[in-house]
Amino acid sequence: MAKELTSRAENYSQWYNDLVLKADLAENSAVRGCMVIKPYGYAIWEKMQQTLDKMFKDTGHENAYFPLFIPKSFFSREASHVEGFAKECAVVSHYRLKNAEDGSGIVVDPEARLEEELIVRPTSETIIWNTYKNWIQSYRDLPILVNQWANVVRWEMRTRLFLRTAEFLWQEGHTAHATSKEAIEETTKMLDVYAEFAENFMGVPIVKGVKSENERFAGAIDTYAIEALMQDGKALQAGTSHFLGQNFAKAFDVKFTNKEGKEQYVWASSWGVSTRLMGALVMAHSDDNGLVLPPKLAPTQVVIVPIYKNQEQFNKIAEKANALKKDLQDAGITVKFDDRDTHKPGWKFAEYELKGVPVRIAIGPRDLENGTLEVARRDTLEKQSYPDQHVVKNIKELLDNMQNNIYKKALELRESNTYYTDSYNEFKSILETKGGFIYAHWDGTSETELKIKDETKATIRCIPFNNNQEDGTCIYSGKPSKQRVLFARAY
RNA sequence: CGGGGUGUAGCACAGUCCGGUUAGUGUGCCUGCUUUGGGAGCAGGAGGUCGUAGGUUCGAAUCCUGCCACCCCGACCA
Repeated sequence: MAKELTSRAENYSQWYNDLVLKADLAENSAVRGCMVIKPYGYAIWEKMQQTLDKMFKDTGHENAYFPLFIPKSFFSREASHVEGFAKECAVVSHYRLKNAEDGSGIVVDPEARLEEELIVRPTSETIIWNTYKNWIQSYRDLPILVNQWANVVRWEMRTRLFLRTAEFLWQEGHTAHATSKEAIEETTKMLDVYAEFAENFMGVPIVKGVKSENERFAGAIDTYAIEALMQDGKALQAGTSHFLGQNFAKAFDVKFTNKEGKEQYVWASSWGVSTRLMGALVMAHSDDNGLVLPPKLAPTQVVIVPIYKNQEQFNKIAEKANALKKDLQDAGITVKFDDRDTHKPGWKFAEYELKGVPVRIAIGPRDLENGTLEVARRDTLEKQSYPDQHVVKNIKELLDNMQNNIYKKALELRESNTYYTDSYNEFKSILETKGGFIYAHWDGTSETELKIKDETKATIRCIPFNNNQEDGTCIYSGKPSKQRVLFARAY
């Protein structure tokens, strides 16, 4: 029968798991902690990639590719970096297998131990900065604006499809600059790119800000992030951008000669988003019937389903459907005409709903007679009869309208789940009862942040940019504070 | 790494406590006919090393022991 989803109210995280599986986005693999991204899920990721890739190129970046393996010694060059990642690194120690002498199968050949072990990259700063050393001598070699699309491995204890897996796909930008100012500008520029992508394409409203010391990337001077609120009241970091200062330049001895003939260390940034965005996309918009995809990222924007009783009827409908499909395609809309005879219309309706296809057009005998189409929109589940005239224009408007509506809904959700409080008791009760974003005063110390985290599981998601400066007292310690910071429980 | 749970058909499960025909149900799959405007109906059919290794027994999915895998809850993380 129907593929039943657990409802969000019943069990939100079960709903998420069900949805990812049943909408054919991804599944668990034979390898613990690693997922298989299925064609439909990958198609969405490809849409994200295409969009972001263009945005990167439009801002002057080029793609390149660096090795999957990183010599172990590279990691220890930057003290806080190695500390941050040491606990979750996969290590390659051998390069050969052989048949076991007792015939029990294949074993690692103990003779084939690597001179120096290799780390499977959890991120590429070290290998890249080791390379940049050779690329940079003069201010004329700067800036370097490189991005790579790659997989990375972080050996997580507990994993969830897209949200946290041992291996995931991402992009990592790594830039080198002559001045601190320029590197910081790059860091904020790329955060803006992420913010634009999240809001205009994913339809997910975000808060931009800077991370507290605890949440900062290992090896960065400052980490900036965009934070989104999911339907269950938990925050999800949807992108990060790091100002690395001269930390990696110093660790890998990357210097350049400036216009005045003086040798200086290079300034750096790095920034990334991952397949985790897929999780954000699912959790931000979808409902108990399945995925809801923003039109701009939907692999198929419009699906046409024929309804017919016999071959003759089908032929007529197919003619109309194919003409419509071509018109829509000419207008830049991605369309699928589902002419499979192996599934019934009702089955298809349910299936496309589950998969979040934004617009479904049904064409049946009645439509042939009346010169109409039945148009259903996924976000509101409304059905409406459209006249054949001006269909393309109407569908285009509908898609735009849906893109905006999805964003608006997500924004309303966030606004109705954003709280301001000066009482630690209220803070705790908000977290326990409804979750959401909480703006509260904080004394600026790590100790306080960690204690709050211990007691409530909430962390500082970010200190928002352009934050209102207002005097207050820390919600926990009562010490003076100049601004509110954004707290939430997070994924 | 701590605590809890589960391994039986592609998937979801029952059977296990209390050993005994040919291991069952739903769904999915295949064939045929009827159907098609919200996950169709009927008839027939295929599909199982009961996680794995050993033990007890005349006899083990069921009892005992070891091992493996996966899931959930914690500590860690994008």
